[in-house]
Amino acid sequence: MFFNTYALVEEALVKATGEENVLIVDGGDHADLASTVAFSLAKKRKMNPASVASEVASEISGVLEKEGITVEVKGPYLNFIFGEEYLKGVIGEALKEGYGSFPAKTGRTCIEHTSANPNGPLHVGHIRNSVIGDTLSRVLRKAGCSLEVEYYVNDMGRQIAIVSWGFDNIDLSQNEGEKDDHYVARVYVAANRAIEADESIKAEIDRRMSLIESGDPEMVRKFREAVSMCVGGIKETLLDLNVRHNRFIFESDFVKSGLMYNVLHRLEAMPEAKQDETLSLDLTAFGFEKEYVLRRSDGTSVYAARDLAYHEWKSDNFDRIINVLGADHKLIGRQLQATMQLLGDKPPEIVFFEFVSLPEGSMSTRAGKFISTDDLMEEVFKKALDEVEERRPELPSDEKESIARSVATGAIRFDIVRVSPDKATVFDWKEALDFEKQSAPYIQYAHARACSILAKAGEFNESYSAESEYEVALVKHIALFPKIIDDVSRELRPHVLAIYARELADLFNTFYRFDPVLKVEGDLRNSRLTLVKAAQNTLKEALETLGIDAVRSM
RNA sequence: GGGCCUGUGGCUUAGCCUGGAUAUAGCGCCGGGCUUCUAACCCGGAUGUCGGGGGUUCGAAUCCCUCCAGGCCCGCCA
Repeated sequence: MFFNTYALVEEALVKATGEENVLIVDGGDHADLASTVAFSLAKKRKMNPASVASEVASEISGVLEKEGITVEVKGPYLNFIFGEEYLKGVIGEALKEGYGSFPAKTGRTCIEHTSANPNGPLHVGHIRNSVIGDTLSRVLRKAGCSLEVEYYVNDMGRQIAIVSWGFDNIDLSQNEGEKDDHYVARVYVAANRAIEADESIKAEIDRRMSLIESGDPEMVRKFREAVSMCVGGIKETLLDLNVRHNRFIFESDFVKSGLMYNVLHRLEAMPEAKQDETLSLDLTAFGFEKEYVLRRSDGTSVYAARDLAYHEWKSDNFDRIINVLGADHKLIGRQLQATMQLLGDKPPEIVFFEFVSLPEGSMSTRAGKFISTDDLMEEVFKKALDEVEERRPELPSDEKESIARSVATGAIRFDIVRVSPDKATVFDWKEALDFEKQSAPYIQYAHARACSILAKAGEFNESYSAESEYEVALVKHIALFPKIIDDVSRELRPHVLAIYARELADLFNTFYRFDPVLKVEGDLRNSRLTLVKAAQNTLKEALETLGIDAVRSM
C-alpha cells in the first residue's frame, strides 16, 4: 500500500514539475510524505519557493484528492497526507499471513556468515557476525530471494594445526560436562602457551601444515577430529541463538578438488602476479599498497588462496553473493573483491561490522580472554527465568522455561542487532540483562499483550477503520513494514529493522493505553480488535524476521 | 607513518550514503499513573556548542577541506 501511494505522489509531482527527481522526503510530524522540490524549482523559475509550492499544489491536488491524498502547502514545503482509503488498505494487507513478504525473485543468493575458526566456542564478538548474518538471511528470504546460508569452516589453518598439536602433546583432559568446543579452546590456549615458551614447536606446526596440504591421511584424521569436535559445539550454540545455516563448507574441499590450484594457475599467468619464493599479487591498480600473498615459500597455500577458490565457486553458482565479516577483515576482504574482478568473477558484497570488546580490552581466543556465548546465554536465561517466576508464578514450569528461553535468545539477538554495524561496541552485562524498553522482551511483550486481547475477545467481525490519533499513527507505522524489508534487503542494514520493530511496539503500547478495545462496543470494538490483529501480525512478522520468538504469552 | 571506521544531553543510541520544517529513542534524574483489555507498561518534566575550526548552499548532524580523540588494519595468521 505504501509503495502504491508513494508512486501516485511521485508520478503527480513529476508530471506537474517536469523534474526527474521530485525530492520526496519523510513528512515527519507534518505529513506522510513531503517534497522539497519547490526550492530547486524556484531557482530555475526565478520565483520564491512558497509560490512555486502553491502552484504545484494546485496543479496536483485534484488528481491526488481523488485517491484520498490531501495536499497541503506549508511555505515552500509540499505535504501529502494519506487518508481513509490508505488506512483501510493497510489494515487489510497487514492482516494477511506473511505480511511484508515479497514475491519470489529470480536468481539465487548466497550469504556467508559466522565462519569462525573452529579453535574454540563462539564468543560475544563472533555472534555479532551470526546475528547480523542470520537477520539478513531472514530479511532476504522475506524479500523473495532464493537463499543459501553458508558457514565456511577453516579446517586446515594454522590454528587447527596448533589445536591438533595440543591434543597430541599436552595432557589436558575434558572436564565433566564441558562442551567440546570449550575443551578445544582450553587445548588451544595451552598449546599457544607452550609455543610461546618454546619456539622450536613452531617447526612442528609448520610440518603439520605441510602434511595437511598434501593430504597426509593421519594428519587429515587429526585435523578433522579437532574440527568436528569444535564445530559440533558451535552448532549447538547457533541453535540456541535461532541461527540457521543451510550448509557448512570446508575449505579443505577446495584443495582436494583442485579448484584452488586451478585458480592459482590462472593468477600466476596474470601480469599482476609476482612469483619468486612466494606467489603474490600486485594490486596497486586497485589502490592496495600491500601485496596479496597466496602461497608461502614452502609451497603451501595461505587462507586467501582457498578463499578465492571458494568465492569462485560461489560466483559460478549464485547471482548475488554476500559475506558478513569483522572490520579486521576489511583489507583482505577488499583484496579478495579486487582479485575476483581480475578473474572475471562476481565479487561478493561484504557487510563489515566493527569490533565488540570487553571493558578490559579486546577479546582473544588464543589468550583465553573472552566471554563465551554459552555463558552469556546461561546468565540471560537465568535472569529471564527469575522475571517469569515473579510475573507468572501460576504457569507450569516447562512453560516458564520455554518463555524464558525465548526471552533470553531474543534479548541477546536484539541487543546486538539494534546497533549500527559500523559502531564499535563494548560488551556490557548490565545492558545485556536489561529487558526494558529498547529490548526484545519489550517488543515480545507488546505482541503477547495483543495476543491476550485477541484471545479474550473471541469471535468478532473484521472492520477496517482507524479514527483516533493513536490508531492512525499505529496503522501508518504498520504500513511501512514492507518498505523496511525492501530497504534492508537492498542496503543490508539490519539495525533498521530492529528500530522499526521497537517503534511499532511503542505505538502499539500507546494505543493500548489510550484506546480501550474490549470495553467498547459495536463497530468500534470490531475495528479496534481488527487493528489489534493487524498490529499483532505485523509484530509477529517483524520479530520472526529478527529471529526472535513471537511468544503468545509471557 | 598510511588506510578504513567512529565521535550526537551524565551514559548508550537513531538520523549521515540520498542536505530541508522544532535533532530520534532508551538508561539514569525529577513528578505522576496498577479495584481498569498482561505495569517486561504508560504519561509529563529537566538535560544538546550534533568532537573543534573552516568552506559549499537559500538551507549542513548530513556534502567538501583541515585538525583533535578513540577503535581496527597494514603477517609467508585467519
